[in-house]
Amino acid sequence: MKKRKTLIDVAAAAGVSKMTASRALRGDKDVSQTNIEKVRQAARDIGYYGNHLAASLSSKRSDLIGVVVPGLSNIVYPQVMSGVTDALMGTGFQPVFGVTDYDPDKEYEILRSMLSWRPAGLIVTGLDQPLETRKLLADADIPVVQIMDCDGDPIDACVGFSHTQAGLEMAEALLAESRTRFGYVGCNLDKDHRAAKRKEGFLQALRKRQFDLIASVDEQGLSSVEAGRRLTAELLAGHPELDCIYFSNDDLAVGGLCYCIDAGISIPTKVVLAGFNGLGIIEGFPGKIATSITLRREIGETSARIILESLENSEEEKQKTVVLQPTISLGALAKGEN
Amino acid sequence: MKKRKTLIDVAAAAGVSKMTASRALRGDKDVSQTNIEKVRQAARDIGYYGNHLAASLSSKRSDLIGVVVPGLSNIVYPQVMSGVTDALMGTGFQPVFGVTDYDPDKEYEILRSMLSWRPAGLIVTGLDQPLETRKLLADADIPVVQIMDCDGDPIDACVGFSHTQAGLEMAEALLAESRTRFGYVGCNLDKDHRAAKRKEGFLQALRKRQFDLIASVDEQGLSSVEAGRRLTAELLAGHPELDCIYFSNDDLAVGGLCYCIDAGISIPTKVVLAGFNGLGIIEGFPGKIATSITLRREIGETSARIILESLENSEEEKQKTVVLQPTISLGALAKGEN
DNA sequence: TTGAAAGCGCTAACAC
DNA sequence: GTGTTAGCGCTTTCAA
Repeated sequence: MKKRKTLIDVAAAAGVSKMTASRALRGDKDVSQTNIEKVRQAARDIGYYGNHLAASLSSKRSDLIGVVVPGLSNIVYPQVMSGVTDALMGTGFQPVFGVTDYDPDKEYEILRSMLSWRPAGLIVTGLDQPLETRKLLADADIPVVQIMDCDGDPIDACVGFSHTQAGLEMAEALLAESRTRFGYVGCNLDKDHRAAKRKEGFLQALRKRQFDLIASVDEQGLSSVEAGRRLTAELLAGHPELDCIYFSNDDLAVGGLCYCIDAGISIPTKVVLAGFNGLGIIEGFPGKIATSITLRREIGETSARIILESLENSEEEKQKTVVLQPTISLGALAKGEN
Repeated sequence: MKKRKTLIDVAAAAGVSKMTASRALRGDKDVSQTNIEKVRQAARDIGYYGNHLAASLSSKRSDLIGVVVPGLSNIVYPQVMSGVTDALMGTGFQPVFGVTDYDPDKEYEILRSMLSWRPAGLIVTGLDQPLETRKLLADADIPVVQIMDCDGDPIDACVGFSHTQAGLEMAEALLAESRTRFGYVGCNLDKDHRAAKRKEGFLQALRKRQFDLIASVDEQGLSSVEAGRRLTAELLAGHPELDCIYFSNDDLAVGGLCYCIDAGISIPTKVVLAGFNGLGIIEGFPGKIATSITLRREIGETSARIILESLENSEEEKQKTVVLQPTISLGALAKGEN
C-alpha cells in the first residue's frame, strides 16, 4: 500500500506551511500570488488530489447532493438525473445517486446511508414516504426537495406535478375525442404510487361524466414494452369493444401499439392508446399514441437549483412548491418532445 | 443548526464507553450480548446514523465504488449501472456514479474528485483514457475495472467486448445476406471511440471482401431517434440505391426504421437496417432491424464482482479480462433481448 | 470484554 | 500574508 500524498507533502514540496497550502488550493483570499503558484505547481508535481473525507469532516459540510430515484429501468429517471447533474455543474457541488427499486425500506436505508455522508442537500422522489422516513429527512436539517409529485405535503420544497390531475386531464381529453369504452393497463401499481394516482384521477374524471373503466389489467413487475404488448393482448382479447386504453406509462403504451399494429387493429381510429411521459421514442413512431409530456430534465434542474438557493440564503423560508404540469399530446395532431 | 448525534451520545445513552458503542454498532467480535442490545437500542432511540466521513477517514478505507459512465441519454448506461448496483447489494459497498458526457477532461476531473473520497474501487467506461488519466488510475492503488470494451490495454481488469470485432461480424452477417450496397449513419463518432471502432471493423470486413461504404453521414451531437430519422432521410435521398445501412446504435437505427416505414420503403426487403445494442424497444416493433445484442447488465454485474474479489484477495494478480461479446440478431428471424 | 489514548488529513480560529 | 493550535467523529492500538 503506497502512502497517499497529503497536504503536508504538498506544503513540503512548495516550501510553505500546511495551512498556506490548504488556502492556496482552495482559492482562499489572503495568499500571495507567489505562494499560490508554488503550491499549485507542487500539487501538480506530486499528483496530489486531496481528501474530501478529511476536508468535509473538518469543515462540517460536504459538497454532496444526494439524489434518490426509484429506478433506472426506463429513461425517465436518468433524464431527471441528467437535469440535476447539469444544474450542479460548475457549482462545486456534486450529485450522488441512489436507487430504491420502489422499495420504501430500501429508500429508508439509502437515505440513512446518504445522511451518514453529511450531504449538503437531498433530492428525493415522491411525496409519500413513510412517517419514519419523513422524520429522518425533517430532522436532517438540510434542504430537502421532493420531486415528480405535488399531490401531498412536502417536507421542505417540492418540484413536480399532480398525477391525479394528469390522469384527470387525459381522461377529459379522451372524452372530448368522443371515446366512451375505456380500458386500463398498468404495471407496478402497488409500489408506484404516482402511477396509481394517475389511474385514480383518470377514473374520477370518467365517473364524473357517468363513464367507467370497462376493463383493467395490471401486474406487479416493472413496466416494459414487452409487458405492454402482452397485457394489451390480454385486455383486448376479453374486451374487443374497447375504443380507448389508458396505460400507466409510455413503455406500456408503446408495447400496446406494437401489438395493435401487428394485430391489424387500426390506431387511433378503432382504439386510442394513451400513455404517460412523452418519451422521445414515440415521436416519429409508425403509429401514434396520446401521452402527457412530462418535464423530467426541467424537474431535475429546478430541484437542484432550489437546493443551491436554500444553501445560499441559509435558513430562509425554504417552503416552496414548483408545479411543472405535463401537457397533453394526442399524438395524431401534436408532436411529442424530448 | 441542530447538533448532530455522535457516537458519544449513543455511548452516554447506553451507559458504555464510546469504544464499546463503536464496536457494538459495527458488529465487532468481543462485545457482550447485553451491551450489543443496549447500544443498538440507544442508537435507535436517539436516531443515530453514524458519520461515514469520520469512519472512513479513521479507518483509511471507504465502502464506495466509483462508477464512471459517459452518458445517461439512452438506456444503455443506466442498465450497466443497474447491474453494478445489484451486484453490490448486500455487500456493504455502495456505488457512486459519475457522468462524463464523453469528455476526457471531465472524466479526469470526475476521477480526481472520486479518488478524493478514497473509494475502495473504480469502474470506468472504456479503454482509451488519455495517458494522464491512466496514470491517475494506476497510481490510485485500488482495483480498477474498465468496461464496455476490450480492444486495448487494460490498467487492471476489463469487462467488455471488442467493438472492432462486433462491427466486423455485423458486416459479415449482412454480406452473408447478400447485401452489397452499404451506407453508414453515425453520431458522436469523434467522442464515442467505441462507436468509431465498430465502424472501423465494419469497414475492414467490407474491404476484405472487396466492398466499401457507398455513403456515410454522421454528426457531432448525441444519438437519438430523431437524429436517426433525419440522417437516414439525408443518406437515402442522395443514395437511393443502398440496400443496407449500418447505424452506430439502435437509437439511430430505430429512427431510420421510422423514416423508412413512413416513406414506404420496405424493410428489410429493400434496405436492411443494422443497429447496435439490442434495446428492448426494437422487440415487437412493427418493422425489424438487425442488431448486436450487448450484455449491459451482465457487464455491470461482472465488473462489480471483480472489484469485490480483488478486494478480498487483496494484492492478488488482478489482471483479468472478461469478454462478453455481443450476439448478432438479424431481426427478421431472431428475437432481441432485454 | 472493555476503556484510554492517539491520530486519520484536513480546516476554523486565532495569533503573529 | 502566514503559521500555530485545536479539533471534526470516528477507529486503531494497546493496556487493563
